[in-house]
Amino acid sequence: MDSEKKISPAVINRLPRYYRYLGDLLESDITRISSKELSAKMNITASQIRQDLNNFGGFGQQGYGYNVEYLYNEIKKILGLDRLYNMIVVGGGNIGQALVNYTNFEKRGFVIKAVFDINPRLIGMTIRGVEVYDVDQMEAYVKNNPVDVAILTLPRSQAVKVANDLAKWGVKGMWNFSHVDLQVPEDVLVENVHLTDSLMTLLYKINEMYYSGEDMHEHHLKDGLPMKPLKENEEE
Amino acid sequence: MDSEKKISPAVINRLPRYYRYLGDLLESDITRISSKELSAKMNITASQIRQDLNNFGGFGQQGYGYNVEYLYNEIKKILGLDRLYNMIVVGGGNIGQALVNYTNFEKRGFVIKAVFDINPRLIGMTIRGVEVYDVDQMEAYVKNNPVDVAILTLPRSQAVKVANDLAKWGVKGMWNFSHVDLQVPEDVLVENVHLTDSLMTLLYKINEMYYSGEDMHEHHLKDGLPMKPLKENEEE
DNA sequence: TTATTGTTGACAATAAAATAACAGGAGTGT
DNA sequence: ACACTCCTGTTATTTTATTGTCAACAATAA
Repeated sequence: MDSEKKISPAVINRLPRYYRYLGDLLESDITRISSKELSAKMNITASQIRQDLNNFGGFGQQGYGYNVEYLYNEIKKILGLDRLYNMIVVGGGNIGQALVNYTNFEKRGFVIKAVFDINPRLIGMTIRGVEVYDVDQMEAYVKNNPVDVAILTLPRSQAVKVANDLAKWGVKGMWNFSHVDLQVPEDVLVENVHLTDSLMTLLYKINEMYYSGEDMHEHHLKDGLPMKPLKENEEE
Repeated sequence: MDSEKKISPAVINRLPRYYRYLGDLLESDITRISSKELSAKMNITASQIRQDLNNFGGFGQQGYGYNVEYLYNEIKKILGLDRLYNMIVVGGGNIGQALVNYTNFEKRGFVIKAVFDINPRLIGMTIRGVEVYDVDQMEAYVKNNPVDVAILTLPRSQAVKVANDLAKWGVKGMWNFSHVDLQVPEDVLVENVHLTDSLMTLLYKINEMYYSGEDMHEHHLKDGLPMKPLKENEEE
């Protein structure tokens, strides 16, 4: 593929969205689309769409637009979705299990091969056919099986150490759901999913829009709900 | 609170992260911190930290730095975390259940009051004490109970309609896990969590770092794993 | 006291991202 | 085949975000 100039993160973050919309168009048997039409659908300026795509090559044709199927497949290649990825889940709690049960990952080529946990009640079980192993076995597993991505869904007290171990044993990507910022070698790639952070930004916006002028104390009284003091525990 | 100049989205997205770090400092009984020290911990420039915080007021003191507890509480107020939020989950599948089971939400004041689904096997059950109702009852519920946020974890075929209904019935915020971009009135706030998109950007980066020059076909052969054609089904 | 160091808040400079403008090739209709 | 429209790829402009700098002031030490 091409490996010339550096692509900006903003562009990379938009790629999956293009991919999703093009997939939708493909399902609707739409064979061609112009940046202007796509712009209307996606709420992005046509200019940005063209500029984004041109980072990776000229996929369109003047006077015609973009061929949907061709562009879809090109973006698939750019994202690296034309191969299989082997993944493991570390932490078999709520979120870990939910991800294992999410069948669409497999359809896209993201295969969860194993789950690791410390809980004796989980170890030995299978979740949708995927076995749960003791974390003690993780080193052996990772060293003997290809693991592209480790999905970290464990308490933050353990996340940092586990991430470092996995990095040491050769795992290249970490999809991190634990509530902490990982410190890993620079050749290891981390993508954070901080669900609570995401919810908090939503709450900020709700407050800004609906309660910004208002006295907060009044608002409490209105709801009749006193705020309980928070004592933070270990969190997943 | 203050409602003068518009705060940039980039700043708002960083706020929860400041809040998290300050919470950590508080737990470590650190009472004061300078932007420089925080900069080192968070990998953000000290300049940006000061500028971010000064969007909301001067919380620091020259020659001293910031009082951790004071700043923590100020950010809490800014984010609107000093009150309770009533939430419902729409879609009782994997992710919906995982979120209900995530006990830390409640500790922070985010209370999930009800789950709605269409699956008869789920309806009537309780998940960690939270009842699962038929979606038919959702309108009545929303109209008679305060709902700040609806958590949407349903297939995308249904998500758009449900979101519109909820907006019509007065729900102000949508935390959207379904694989689609919602079209809602502009006074309704949506925060998207597209997990698959997040994973795809990680895969892009892995490919860029490790396989960018390489011929992809070769790579397939190396793994011995042919790519199966994907036929997209309904996804949650 | 008085000097010295540390640190903010404000603002200036730089960098990054988004949008707009446009030249020119490709399609379309006559 | 010719004119005309559509639409890309690319360059220019504007907007937004980040970083660097410094005066003013607080804390601390002499």
